[in-house]
Amino acid sequence: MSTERFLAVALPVPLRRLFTYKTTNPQSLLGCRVRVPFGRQHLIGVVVAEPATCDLDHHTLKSIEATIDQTPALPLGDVWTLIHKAARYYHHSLGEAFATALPNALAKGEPAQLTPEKHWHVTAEGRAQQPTLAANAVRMKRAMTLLVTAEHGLSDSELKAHDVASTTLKSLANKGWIVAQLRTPTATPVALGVAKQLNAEQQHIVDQMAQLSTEFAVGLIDGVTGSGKTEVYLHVIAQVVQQAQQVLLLVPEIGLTPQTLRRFEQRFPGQVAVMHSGMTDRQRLETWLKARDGHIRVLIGTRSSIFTPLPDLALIIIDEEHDASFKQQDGFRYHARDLAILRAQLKNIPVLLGSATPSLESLKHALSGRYHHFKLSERATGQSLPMVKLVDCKNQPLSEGFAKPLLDAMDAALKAGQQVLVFLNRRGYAPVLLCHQCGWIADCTRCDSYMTLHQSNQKRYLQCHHCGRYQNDICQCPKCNSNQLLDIGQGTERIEQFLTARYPDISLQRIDRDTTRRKQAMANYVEAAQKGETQLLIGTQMLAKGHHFPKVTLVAVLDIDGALFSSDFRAPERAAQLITQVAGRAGRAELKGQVLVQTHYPEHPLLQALTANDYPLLARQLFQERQHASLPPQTHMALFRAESLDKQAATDFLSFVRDAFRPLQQTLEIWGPVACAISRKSGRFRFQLVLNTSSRAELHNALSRTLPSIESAKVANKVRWSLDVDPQDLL
DNA sequence: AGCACGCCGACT
DNA sequence: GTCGGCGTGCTC
Repeated sequence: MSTERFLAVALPVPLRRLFTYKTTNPQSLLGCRVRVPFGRQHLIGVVVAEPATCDLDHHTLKSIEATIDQTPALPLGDVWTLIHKAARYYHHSLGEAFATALPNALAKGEPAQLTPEKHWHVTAEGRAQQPTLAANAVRMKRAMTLLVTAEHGLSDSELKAHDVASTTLKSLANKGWIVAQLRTPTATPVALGVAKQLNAEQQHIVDQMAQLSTEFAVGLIDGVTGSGKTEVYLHVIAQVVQQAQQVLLLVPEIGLTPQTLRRFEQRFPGQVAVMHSGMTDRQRLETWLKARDGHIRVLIGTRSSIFTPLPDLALIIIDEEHDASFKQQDGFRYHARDLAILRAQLKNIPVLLGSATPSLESLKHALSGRYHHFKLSERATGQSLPMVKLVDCKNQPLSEGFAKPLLDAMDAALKAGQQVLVFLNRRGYAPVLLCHQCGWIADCTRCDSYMTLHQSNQKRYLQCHHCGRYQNDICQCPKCNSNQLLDIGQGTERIEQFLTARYPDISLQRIDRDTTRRKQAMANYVEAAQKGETQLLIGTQMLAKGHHFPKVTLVAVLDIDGALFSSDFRAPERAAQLITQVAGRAGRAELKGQVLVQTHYPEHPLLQALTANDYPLLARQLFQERQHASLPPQTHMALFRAESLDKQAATDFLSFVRDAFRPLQQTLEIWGPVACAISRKSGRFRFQLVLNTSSRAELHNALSRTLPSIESAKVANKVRWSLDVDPQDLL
């Protein structure tokens, strides 16, 4: 008779507790996935503890239905600990943390083993018969050449990478010229491509990182745009790859251009893998397993890749570390950069952060000496940074949002055959449609916002940019039946129309979410621009990230004033980062660039600082302001959000939360509840409550002590609520 | 988060 | 007479 044991299982439910099940399996199941009955459903969870006793009634405990793993799918190493610590830090359900951290396929219960792959070899017959292939059998000829030259044969995926179709392989196999055997993928041998020469500043970083290679340390590369950060990464990674160890490189969501990826693949042939949102569950799982089993050395991925197990991990790099996409904005709200630092600590390895516009959070530690502060002050091409100039449009006549000096500069640049980039962070045609007769405004019935007018390619329609609600264009005011409707303000579509009319002979492309819906669209536009086929680019912030436009000499920033007076205290920081980043797009090759920023407030200190072209100085100013105002990174925040169809329910819940924290008011500032900037979205009223404190420990104590009562409160069931530790967006 | 139970309104 | 609306409560 086998003895019963207890298992503490983390389940993918938003409940901040574990569930205990019975099993008669004598083996340790710690770290293994199990299928369990849960209420009326069946869930897959992870065994996180094997308690010796259980204070619940043993007879009411249910038994597990099945064990999915014989050994832990996720090794009980640094990532295992990371997930536990992260769930605790963000005060989130451990089971949901696991569900977010693991590849979808594993969360669903797929086996955690690499599937053997077909590995093809040329037979003796194939070798002999190869020359007899007809001249027009191009595909077969190419496949045979590849296979004959490959010493150890080639796998399905390798052949696919060379564009050999599986049908071609099948016909060759039918002839008996090639045979396949099943083989589990293995590690590729260490190989390094040719390296570029570094300048002194770059070399210094590489040398320093070499010295830090066996201990926990954080380095921040504070390097102007175009200063060759990527080349530094390649050298630092090479040091690790040479030792046959692994590197994790985190990049922003749309940050990895095909050119950059090619550079990595050429430098580390066969040792690089990428993880991004465009992959299928299957592809993701395969890559994850190859990383876990040590078959790849360089993993490049977005936010969630921070949870990929890498047994020989020796370095983590976060590119564009200030980028907002590193913070997950729903569910398990972790910050990949912060978790990278935690993971490096657990593994006792260095982390390298890089950005032209570091976050104030990272800068704080660099200035205090906790991080190694590296600077790259020269552009790799030796070329000077573009000048940032302000165009005062106060009291100036504007043509579709453009002041005359701005248009003059554009005329000149375009006439000289140079490229121009116009930046406006507002898509659509016009943000407001109103009735000239009675003042009625087209607003969204479900949100607290206006409908945006769109009118690209003959279609005119209204759309809410918050909930996506679509409405056919109207030509009469629904209130007074007047047909005098005015479209107020400019969006990218309107700018496009205006500039097309103004420069009929100039090739022009608008780049925003609406023109890049199709796959590859962005890549095509970028390529056309880089070839010089497009002379004038109009776009939203998606244009600001990562892409190089060497022939752009003029960047026009149309509307920055909104960011100067936003209610989110981080808006100025983001605006400064954005302008610095767009500015970096200009004049990267032989031509010097300039950036013109149009504003009604040219005397604003932030804009003045931007013209000095000194982001570090600007960041220090912003940092001091935050210190005086007792805001992050000086302080630490947690944010409760509540959403409900019933306004009262949302405020009631947050009032309950406020009261729960009241006894701790000595150490904790409590702000709210207040309505969010968009106070109603998709029909739901939205409110928030902020906790702000100088002591991170106090904040976590307060949350740990208070959350159980909040979670079990009756008012909590009536609303959709969430907790965001270290929130990025306050409204 | 699911998923069921439960009690009130407009339909074949 | 039922189908179905979403309020309430529970999940080892």
